[in-house]
Amino acid sequence: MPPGRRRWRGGQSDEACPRRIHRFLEPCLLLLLHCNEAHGYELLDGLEPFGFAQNPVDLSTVYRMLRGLEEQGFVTSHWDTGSGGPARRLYRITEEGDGYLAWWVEDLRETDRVLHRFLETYDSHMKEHA
Amino acid sequence: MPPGRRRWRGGQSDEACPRRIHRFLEPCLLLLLHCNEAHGYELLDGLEPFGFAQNPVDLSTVYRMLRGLEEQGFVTSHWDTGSGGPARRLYRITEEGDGYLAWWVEDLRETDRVLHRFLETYDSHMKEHA
DNA sequence: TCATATATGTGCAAGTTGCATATAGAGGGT
DNA sequence: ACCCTCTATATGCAACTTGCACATATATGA
Repeated sequence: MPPGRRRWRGGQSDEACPRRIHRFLEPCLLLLLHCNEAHGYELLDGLEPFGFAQNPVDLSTVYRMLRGLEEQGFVTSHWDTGSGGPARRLYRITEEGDGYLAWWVEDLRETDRVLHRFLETYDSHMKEHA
Repeated sequence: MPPGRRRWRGGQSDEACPRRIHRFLEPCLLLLLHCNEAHGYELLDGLEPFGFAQNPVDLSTVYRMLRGLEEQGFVTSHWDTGSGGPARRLYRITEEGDGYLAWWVEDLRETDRVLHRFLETYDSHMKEHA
């Protein structure tokens, strides 16, 4: 029903919605790559614990974001043939990428504070107002 | 430096960034209107405690969102002349708006859970990995 | 051979938001 | 009377993000 949600769930039940956080996919990919070298198709599964299980992101978005991160120098990639199946583009995080992830984490902590401030204001307002 | 931030701060220092939350302005306006009838220009000041002080939202966005809320039936408006200065459009929240605000709060609580899950994963990963 | 799973990618459209700009009334100074 | 500023609302445009549809190609098994 709300405008910002129509194309996100098609009006299903309320579940985790990581899209509420602007470009949240980016720090998730960086964190996954900080753990291990990986390719796009594989990363889709790794995203599930971050809230993308009930609300999966489109693969095209993953690929585009990885290319963007590479353009900015936050990851590097090389082709991996010889693993069976079509060639995979394996991504690895760079030192700049580590720094960018750290910046992201600080931003998300601040976002968390903003969120808490709002929810506390709502709760206290509702408590005294009925 | 990061792509999603360029037009938000022009590369200034890191401060609260409510824009990180998609359409966050909407629940903020609804909460402010739940407290009191108000007009757009006035609401801009009320937004400050929610993180819009360091990072003010554009007035045009406020006006557009209020008109959108009215179209959906979540607020109503009437003109107020006779308060000195140009006419003001006074907004009031409806019962449907109350319900929509409640929906928003649940969505933001879930967003908060998603955020915590990410930050905890990051922290525990960093603790053992360095 | 054909279907399927794996893997990457492009084109397009919808939605959000900042910036620039337009309009207008009220009040004060010269 | 003229101009300037503050208040107040609104529109047009461009940038950016993201989902959906679609295209392409390789390996595997029926």
